[in-house]
Amino acid sequence: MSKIDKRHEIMHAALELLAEQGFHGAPMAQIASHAGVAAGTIYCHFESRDVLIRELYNDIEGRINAQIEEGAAAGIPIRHRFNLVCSVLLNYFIDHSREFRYVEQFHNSPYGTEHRRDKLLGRNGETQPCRDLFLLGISEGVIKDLPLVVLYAMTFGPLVALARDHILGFVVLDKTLIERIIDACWDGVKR
Amino acid sequence: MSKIDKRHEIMHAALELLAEQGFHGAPMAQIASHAGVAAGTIYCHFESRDVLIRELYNDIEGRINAQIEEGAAAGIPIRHRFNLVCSVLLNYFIDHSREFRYVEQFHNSPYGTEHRRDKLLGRNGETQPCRDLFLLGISEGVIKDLPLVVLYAMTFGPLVALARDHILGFVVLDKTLIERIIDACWDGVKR
DNA sequence: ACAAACTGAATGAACGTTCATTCCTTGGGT
DNA sequence: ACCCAAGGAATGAACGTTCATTCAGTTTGT
Repeated sequence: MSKIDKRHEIMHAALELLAEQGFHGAPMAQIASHAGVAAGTIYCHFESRDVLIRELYNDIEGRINAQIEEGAAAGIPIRHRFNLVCSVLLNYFIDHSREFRYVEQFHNSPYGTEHRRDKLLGRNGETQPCRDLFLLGISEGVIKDLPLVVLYAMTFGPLVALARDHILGFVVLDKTLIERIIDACWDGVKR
Repeated sequence: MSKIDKRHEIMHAALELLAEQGFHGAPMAQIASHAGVAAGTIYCHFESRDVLIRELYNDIEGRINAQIEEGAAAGIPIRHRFNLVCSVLLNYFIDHSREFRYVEQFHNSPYGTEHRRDKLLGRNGETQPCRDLFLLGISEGVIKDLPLVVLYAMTFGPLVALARDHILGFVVLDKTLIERIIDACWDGVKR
């Protein structure tokens, strides 16, 4: 097995165990054994546990952003871009509950607070589809002139809560219900 | 100092440190020293760390439920009741940030996996002011005919997210902003 | 004087990380 | 074809640290 394969095995095992058992319930030794690898091997690929956890998060975030940008044709109306972002996000979490649980835990930990601070302040030059979307909507007078954090909360608060409810079996989100939910979110942010 | 006082000191210190530093960032020794007590003393009052954490949670949950029911009046128009419930909830979270953070962390940990969801709103047999509010609104055609879980998510998703953001310092929720946020939430659920 | 409450050093388990050693691949020399 | 040295990758036992918990001894209240 090549080096890159081992790295992949380690990340796969780490995602599974950290999502399932919590960030403090999955020792490195367990991650290693699930990856079919010795404890020390993880340190050939990741400097530390923290680095592994952060890289795993960036990996997931990258995949989500990729999906969002995949369907993001330039120049389509704001309302449609909003729809796209929301449905990609919700569907991604529904289809990838392990990633969802991982991301939720990440955000609810010191890692996430630090990460979020950077994101909100628009540090690193990455593309931030949602940020751009909301800023454009405000300047065009289509979206309520509220702080960005509030618009994020109005949109992702419900979506994240519902993804969790769906995963826990409290509601079944089918295609039409998802559409109605996104419409309702739009009602919340639109002017 | 009496035995009951020491117990209270321990719970106070535990709430503060566990909320501030996370469930895994506050050793028993630190809780003890903040309570002005020796490490062993905690075990005169609580069988184990887990028991302390769980009792603390039950304590807070009781206080939150009391506070919410206090603000829930009947007979006034739906729009006003919605406003009342939302602002009581949001203000409670803002005014009791330690309790809020503790409860959030509890729910986001193995402890809370069983408890998991909207216990805050009195899910089972308990009084359910929000449930009644939404059901009435739907039957009167004032609120969107969506599943209750979705309406909960549309309302409390943003509020909880913003309470966290406020506490973390990402946004400052003053009186007028809170009003605008609740209006936006209403836009999300109203027909 | 007795019991209950309290103390805090000692205990041992759990865990992330390290590093001396072994394994494996590669390619140059014969 | 075969051998062998080189060095990167992988190993896993051992280390050092952190912590919850214990308990023999001390203080406090009655």
